[in-house]
Amino acid sequence: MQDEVDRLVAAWRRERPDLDVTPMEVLSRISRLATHLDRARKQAFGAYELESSEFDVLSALRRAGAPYRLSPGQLVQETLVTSGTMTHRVDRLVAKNLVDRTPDPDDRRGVHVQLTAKGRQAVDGALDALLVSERELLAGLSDRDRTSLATALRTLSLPFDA
Amino acid sequence: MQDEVDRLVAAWRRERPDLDVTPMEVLSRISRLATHLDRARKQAFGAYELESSEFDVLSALRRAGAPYRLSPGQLVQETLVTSGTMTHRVDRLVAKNLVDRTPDPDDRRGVHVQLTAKGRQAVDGALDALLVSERELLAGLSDRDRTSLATALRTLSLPFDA
DNA sequence: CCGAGTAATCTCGACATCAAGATTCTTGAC
DNA sequence: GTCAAGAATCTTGATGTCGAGATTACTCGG
Repeated sequence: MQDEVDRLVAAWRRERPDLDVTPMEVLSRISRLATHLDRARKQAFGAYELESSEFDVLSALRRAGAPYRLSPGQLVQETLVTSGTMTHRVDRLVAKNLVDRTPDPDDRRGVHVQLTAKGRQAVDGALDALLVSERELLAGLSDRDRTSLATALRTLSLPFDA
Repeated sequence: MQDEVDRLVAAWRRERPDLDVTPMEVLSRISRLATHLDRARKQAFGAYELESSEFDVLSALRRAGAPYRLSPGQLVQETLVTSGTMTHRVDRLVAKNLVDRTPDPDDRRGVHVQLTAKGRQAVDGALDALLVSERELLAGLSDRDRTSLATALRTLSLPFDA
């Protein structure tokens, strides 16, 4: 079976036979899959009245462990967005009563962002739904294929995460 | 070596030992990599005064082959965006003189979007730059690893492209 | 041919994000 | 102690995207 990237690569080979477009067989698939995954995530979170971007913030707090509290700067590092975007996301989450924003007592420039009980409930429920959806998406791969896929993707990721 | 997703998965296992979070080892890496790839692409196109979103449109036209002409609807299908977004993108490309927009003589609802000579030059140059960048990103993988990575990603893509 | 249904494109309003800079505070050298 | 440099957060303006709906045109059964 052919996917869209197979067609795309075949078209480039016809139009630009002078070029080696094999990198696209990996990288275009990653970009397109990410778009599809975003949509699937949005779908999975729908029942929880959560945007994907909001889940990213809540899940970073949840992963941090009790007391589920991080600074905006730490949240920025975890989520690959700018500080202005994070300010806005936290604003929304505060308005929805999913997090609290309190001054850092040790640094008057700083603030603490902390999950509320409602926020913790929301993120735990949404995570369940997300994993159900993700397992379906991976159903076509054997355990061994999934593992070696993860390994190859880690190799590609390392230069960015270093 | 650990990447960010290894740390993220380890944190979930500590906080939610009841859950099987292995799907994230694949899917979170795909999403994060896509963000990094977007930035790398933006970088690669910088010298050509092109946005990634503009390249997507130009490259769809280029791949179509002479006379490098598609309808907005066909462009929407190729690029995973909405029709409103495509209208806007074509507006910008027309303003930059990279494409022409002409009425479809056979269907008065329709239009043709076609590469200009300048647009064709831009897309061919940008494609070279993109492939240079993409080859670097894949340098850490052997040919065999790259091929099996592409195969696994195709398996994940097929349900979306069908 | 007429009209309902469908198709193609564009318009409009809302909104999330970014980039750059402003503000407030801390730190460390002197 | 003071001040310059840096850090943490927020503000602002511009922009790209989406979703819904408006507009115009084609199609095909009756």
